[in-house]
Amino acid sequence: MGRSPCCEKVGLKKGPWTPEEDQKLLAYIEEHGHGSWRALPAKAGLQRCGKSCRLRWTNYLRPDIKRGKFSLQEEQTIIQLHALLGNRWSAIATHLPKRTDNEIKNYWNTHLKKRLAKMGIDPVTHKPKSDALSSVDGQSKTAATLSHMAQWESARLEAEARLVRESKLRSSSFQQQLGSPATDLASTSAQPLNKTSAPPASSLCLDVLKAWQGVWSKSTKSGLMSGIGSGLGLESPTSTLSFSENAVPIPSVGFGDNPTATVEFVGSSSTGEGGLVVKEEGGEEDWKGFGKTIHIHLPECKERMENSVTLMTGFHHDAVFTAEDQNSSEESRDSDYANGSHGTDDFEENKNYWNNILNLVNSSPSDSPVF
DNA sequence: AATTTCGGCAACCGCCGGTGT
DNA sequence: CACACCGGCGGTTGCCGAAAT
Repeated sequence: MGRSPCCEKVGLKKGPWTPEEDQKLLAYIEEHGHGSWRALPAKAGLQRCGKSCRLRWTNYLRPDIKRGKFSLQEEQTIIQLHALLGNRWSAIATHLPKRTDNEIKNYWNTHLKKRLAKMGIDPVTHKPKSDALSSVDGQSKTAATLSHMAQWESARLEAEARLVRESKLRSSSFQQQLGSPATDLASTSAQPLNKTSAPPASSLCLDVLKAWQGVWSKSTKSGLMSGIGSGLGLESPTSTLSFSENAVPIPSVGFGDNPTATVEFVGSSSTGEGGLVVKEEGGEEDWKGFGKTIHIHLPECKERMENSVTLMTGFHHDAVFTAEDQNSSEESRDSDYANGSHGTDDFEENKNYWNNILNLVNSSPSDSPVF
């Protein structure tokens, strides 16, 4: 027996919202917070079901929503995260704090998916469609690479979710002390609008970041690099690997059986500046996190490594540099990959794949006949 | 100018997991 | 433990404006 639909009551309005309805909903939430969505419509004088009200609020009326065209960087983030996470729009949306999962989903379905398809890339697997006929070995290596990355990211997102929940609880109890309605930090939806002058999304990010920091501080017994607060529009603090100034190996995956190198982030927590340093070493690195061990194979070439780490973990990397650093790193990345002329088969395979994605997102829709 | 087709997006629907009773 | 309720998520639909015919 399934649940009865929330809107089965006759007389409840459906379809597009009118400005008057929007105003009623806004005014009510501004005054009282949303509380129980089911009870809200009656209290707010709306002939809508609670679910409809919640959707209208979270997808349209919320004050911290960024609307309009997606930037190239946002597109890049979406594509990369989709390659890792699949259709987990809410998880992807957590990395684009001012975008709703619905908006991202729509944008993917109407724009990005088509672009990838036109480029001959399967939007589901993010691999060239011709690869479907490639050797089993090559395919499995690529799949294993993505699988590793997905596992890593999934574990991290789960941890994030826990931290967000804890953060909410802390915030909630704090708000209660202030005599405010129950709060929902993630959406800010329960906070009266006149009390949300600070950008809630960034607050959330910083909150998670701080908690995240703690997790890593414990495991690395070191401080945290920063740069997060340097004004990046797309910062994904939760994706930051929180490497210390003392340099901690960065995990990467599956570049074959080449001699390995240790990638380190050298940064300053006070200035927010930092960079990647690759140390050539023999042997392999196992990176342990979330109870999982990720086996690391890294090619020997410093430049290649820096580029590949940037590519394979683009959104991680982006998050740890200042905007200026980021731009320069992207420029060098683009030029390097435009010239790309080295590497093993495995590396070439990965490089080509991500290079395709980068070319895609770096192509202006208006300029390119492809789009 | 009228009609048809297409693309974009807001909104709906059904399912699921968490929680309270 | 079973059930009901609630909120959240992802897939899908349907409306509307723009573009094409």
